[in-house]
Amino acid sequence: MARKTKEDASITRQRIIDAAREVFATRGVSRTTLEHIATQAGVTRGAVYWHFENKTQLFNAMREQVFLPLLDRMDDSLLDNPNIDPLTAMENVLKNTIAGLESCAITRQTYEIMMTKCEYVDDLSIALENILINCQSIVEKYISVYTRAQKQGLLNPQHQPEQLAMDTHLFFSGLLHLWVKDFKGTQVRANTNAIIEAHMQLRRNK
Amino acid sequence: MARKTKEDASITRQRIIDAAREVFATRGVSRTTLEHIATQAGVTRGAVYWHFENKTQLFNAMREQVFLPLLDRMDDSLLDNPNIDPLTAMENVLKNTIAGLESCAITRQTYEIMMTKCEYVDDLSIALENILINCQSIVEKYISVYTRAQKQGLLNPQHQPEQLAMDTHLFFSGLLHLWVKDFKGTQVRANTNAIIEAHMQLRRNK
DNA sequence: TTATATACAAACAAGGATGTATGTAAATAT
DNA sequence: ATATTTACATACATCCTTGTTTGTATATAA
Repeated sequence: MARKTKEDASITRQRIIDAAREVFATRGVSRTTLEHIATQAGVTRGAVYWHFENKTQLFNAMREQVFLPLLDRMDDSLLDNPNIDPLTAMENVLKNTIAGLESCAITRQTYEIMMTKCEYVDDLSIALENILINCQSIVEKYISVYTRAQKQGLLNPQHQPEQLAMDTHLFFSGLLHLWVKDFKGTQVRANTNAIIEAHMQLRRNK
Repeated sequence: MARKTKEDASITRQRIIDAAREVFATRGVSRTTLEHIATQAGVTRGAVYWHFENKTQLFNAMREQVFLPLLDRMDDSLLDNPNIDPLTAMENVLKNTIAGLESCAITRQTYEIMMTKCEYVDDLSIALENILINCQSIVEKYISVYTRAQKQGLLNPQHQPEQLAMDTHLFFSGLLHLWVKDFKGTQVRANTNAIIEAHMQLRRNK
C-alpha cells in the first residue's frame, strides 16, 4: 500500500472512530479488540495504533465527538431565546434531545455504549467523572431557567427553582436511560413526548 | 486438601459469590478473571468451576441475591399498609431504598456493578431484559398507589396516576443512577431525602 | 465396610490480545 | 532531485485467560 495524503489520513482516522462505535455497540467495549475495529474500518491494527495510543484513547475520541457538541447546543436552545417562555423552551430542549437520539444513529449508538456497554474502571472512570461534572452544569442551567420562569410568574408558587431543577435533571436522566435500554419501544419510546409534557405540566402555574 | 461437608460447600459457594462481587466492583466484570475471584475467595479456580458453570452464571447468582428480595420488600411496604396514607408510604419506600444502599455494602456494590461496571452484551443482555421487566411491574405498583391516593383526594386533581407513576419511576431511576455514580457525595448523596420530599410535594393536593 | 459421589486442587492445552518492532511506498519538505 | 517524514501493513514476542482433564481425599450411602 501507499502513503496517503493528510486529508486521506484524517478520513481514515474518522473511519476508525466510526468503526469503533459500531463494534462497541454490538460487542461491548471490553470484548472488542483492535483487530475487530481495524477490520470493520477496512485497515489493519497498524493504522489504529498510528492514530490512537490504545483502545481507551479511541473510546475517548468517540465519546467527545458526540458529547462535546451536545452541551453547546443546549446552551443555544436554553439561554438565547428571550422571546419564548422558559418552561416551553425547556420542554423543547428535552423533546429535541430525544428527537436527536431518534434521528441520529451516531448519537444513539454512543449513548447506548456509554450507558450499557462499557465498564467505568481504571482509565475509563475518568469519563464517568466528566459526565458527573456535566451534570453539575446542566442542573445549573435548569436552575437559571426555572428562576426566570418564577420571575415571570409561570411557576406553581410553592416550588423552588433548585428543587425543580434537580427533579427535572433526575427525571430526564432516568428517561434517557430507559429510552436507551427500551430498544423494543414498549415502555417509553412510543410516548416520550407525552411523558415530557406531563413532567412540565407538574410545574406550571394553573 | 480434603472433601468438605455439604454445609462447608455452601459456605464456599457463598464466599465465591461475595468475592466475585468485591472484585467486580473494583476491576469491572470483564477485566475480572476467575483466578482473581478464586484468590479473593481463598480457593482455586477448580472450586469456582465446581459451583458455577462460568463467569456469567456466577454474575447472575450474585445479581439475584440482591434483586430478587428487593421487589418483595417493595410489595410489603407499598401494598400492605392500609393505615398510612399512600403518598407518605411511597415517600418512605423511596427513602428506605436509598437508606438500604447507604447501610448495606452488598446492595451498594451490586448496584454499582450493574450500573457502571458491566457490559450488557451477549449472555449478560438477558439481565438487562429482566431489569426492564421489573420496571414494568414497579410502574404498575406506583400506578396503584397513586390511584388510591387520587380516590382519597390526596392528589393535585389535574394529574393522572399513570403520568405521575411514570414520572416518579424515571425520577427515582435517575436518582439511583446519580446516587451510585456520585460516590464523592457532592451532588445527591448529601441531600437525598430533601430531593425525594420535593418530588412528592409536587404531587400533593394543597 | 466398601463403593461411590462430592468438593475441590493441580496440571494441561490452546487460542487470543496486546504492544512493539520492522518494513515500505508515497507524500512532502528542502 | 534527494532526504525525510508520514501513514500505514506485516511480523514477532509475550502474556494471559479460558475450559478441560486428571488427581485425590473424604463424606456419605448401601
